[in-house]
Parts: sequence; C-alpha cells; structure tokens
Amino acid sequence: MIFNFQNASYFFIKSSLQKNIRSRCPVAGVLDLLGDRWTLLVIRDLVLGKQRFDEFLASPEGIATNILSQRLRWLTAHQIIESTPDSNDGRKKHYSLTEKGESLRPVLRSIAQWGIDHIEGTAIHPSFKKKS
Amino acid sequence: MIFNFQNASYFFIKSSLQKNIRSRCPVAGVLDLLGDRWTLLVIRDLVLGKQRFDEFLASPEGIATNILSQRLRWLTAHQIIESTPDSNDGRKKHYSLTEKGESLRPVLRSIAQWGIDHIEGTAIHPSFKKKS
DNA sequence: AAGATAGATTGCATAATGCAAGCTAAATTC
DNA sequence: GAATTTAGCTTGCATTATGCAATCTATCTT
Repeated sequence: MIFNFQNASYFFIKSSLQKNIRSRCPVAGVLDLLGDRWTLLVIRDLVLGKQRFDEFLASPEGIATNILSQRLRWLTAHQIIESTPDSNDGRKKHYSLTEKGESLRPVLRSIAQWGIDHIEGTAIHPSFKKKS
Repeated sequence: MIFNFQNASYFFIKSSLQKNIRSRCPVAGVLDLLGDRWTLLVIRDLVLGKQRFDEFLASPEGIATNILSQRLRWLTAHQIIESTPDSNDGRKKHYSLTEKGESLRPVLRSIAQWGIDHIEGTAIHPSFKKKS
C-alpha cells in the first residue's frame, strides 16, 4: 500500500481520494489494493465466516491489533467490507463482505488452490468449499 | 516476505532453508511466497512474454533495480522461474517461468479479471489472453 | 462501583522499499 | 586494442511499513 498508515489523518485524506495508480494494469491495481502480507488474510477470514475483530486476531498467523485496525479501515474505505454494530452489545462490530468483497471469493479460491498444489505443508480449510 | 533482502548472505542462508511458515493456510503460504508489491508483477511480465532484466525494468510500474534483482533471485530459489544465459551475448540472461511458474497463469488471470471488473482505470493487456 | 471486554490508538524498535550511484564482465565502436 | 557502452547487478542511505507492548475509551457484567 501506498500511504503511511500510522498517521490516521493522512490516511483518511488520502483514502478518500483517487488512489495513486501505478499503472493501468489490473494486476498492479489489485496489488495496490490488496497486495500485502495481511489484507487478503482478513478477507480469507471473512470468507470463512469470521466477523469480529477478536476473531481475526485469533487467526493462526497472528496479526497485530494496529495492522488489523488499519486493514479494516482500508477495506471499508474501498467498499470491500462493511461493518454493522451488534444490536445487543454496543462494543461489538460485525464486519462482512460487500458484494465487491464477495466477488473476491473465486480469486481467493484460485490462490488457495495454487497454494495447496505447490506449497508443502498447506491444506485447505474445510469451510472454504462452501458457497462457490 | 520474511527476510532481510538487503543482506545477500543472510538471504541465501535463509532461502535455502524451509520457509518459516506462518500457518498451514494455503492463502497465507502464497502470500509468504508472492505477496508483496512487486513479485507478482515480475511474473505478470513473464506471462506477457518479457524475458530480460531490462524488459522488466521498463514496465510502467517502475521497479527499482535492487528490488528486481532480489525478486528474481527469490523466484529462482523457489523454482518459479529459471534463467539461461544468452548464447550470443554473454551479458544477457533469459528468465522464464518453470512449470510451477506457468501454473500461476490462471491465478494471475483471475486476479486480473477482478481488477478489470472492480478497479477503475485498469484494462487488460491484449497478450494476456494468449495461452490459457 | 469495580472489573472485564471489544475495539481500537500510540510509541518505538526493526524490517522492507525506493532512489541514486557505483561496479563488473562482456560487447561494441573507434 | 583502447575507450565506450550495455546488461545485470550491488551498495548506501533516506523513507515507509511492520511488529510488539502498552495504553485508552466506551460499553457491558458482577
């Protein structure tokens, strides 16, 4: 990603603007949007049915709270996820994939399949098969 | 990626070892292998028929020489690409995708398609359609 | 009222990236 | 055959991102 995530105000200013696009290549565009060590793992968690901050934190890769928080903001700003407050507990938020986010499922599946086929020690999560 | 690429000797020691795997998730595995701002763009270039250091450098995203050099080494170490010396010009190397690298084509296509559908201003490269 | 919980933000050390410059071996030009 | 150019790197250093621990605020539970 292009911006200094540490500085929240800078982030918000920039993220509401058009992205600094590196090129017209869609692969480069996707990398600018999702291409780092963590963003796609948050989306994976959502695909697997996780919805809450704590659930994402509990994933085995061990994302840090600041990174998670930044990625959730980023993904929300780019309409890939959205959050709704829990109706019973005002502290809780439920994150979910928007339609745009849902459309990443086949991409994620394609990536996962390649990983299974070519990276030793990886295995598919059972619930990954649901909801083609 | 996990290592300090700046220190070449450290790189070589580490890259010949088993990767420090973050989890058994294949998505995480792929991200550890390819998930940064540049690696997939080098693969894209190879998919598009580029073969040489200078050709990769000339791509519109403007990768730096040190980063390109590191990525080529990384991808070679992980059997995704290989290089052969030019028979006429001893300075030149030709990089190409291995079978493992070729198998990334559909993944790249899937990513590209999502980008075209959801990222404004992106468009597919014509030669991307060749060789399903 | 006191403590626990959810979802964060902050400060700081470490690591990765970006850029310019330089380097080496091979090829080309003069 | 010496000087220059080219291809593919490497190095140094500034900037940016990440990782970790600590802290904070609002809400919920006891």
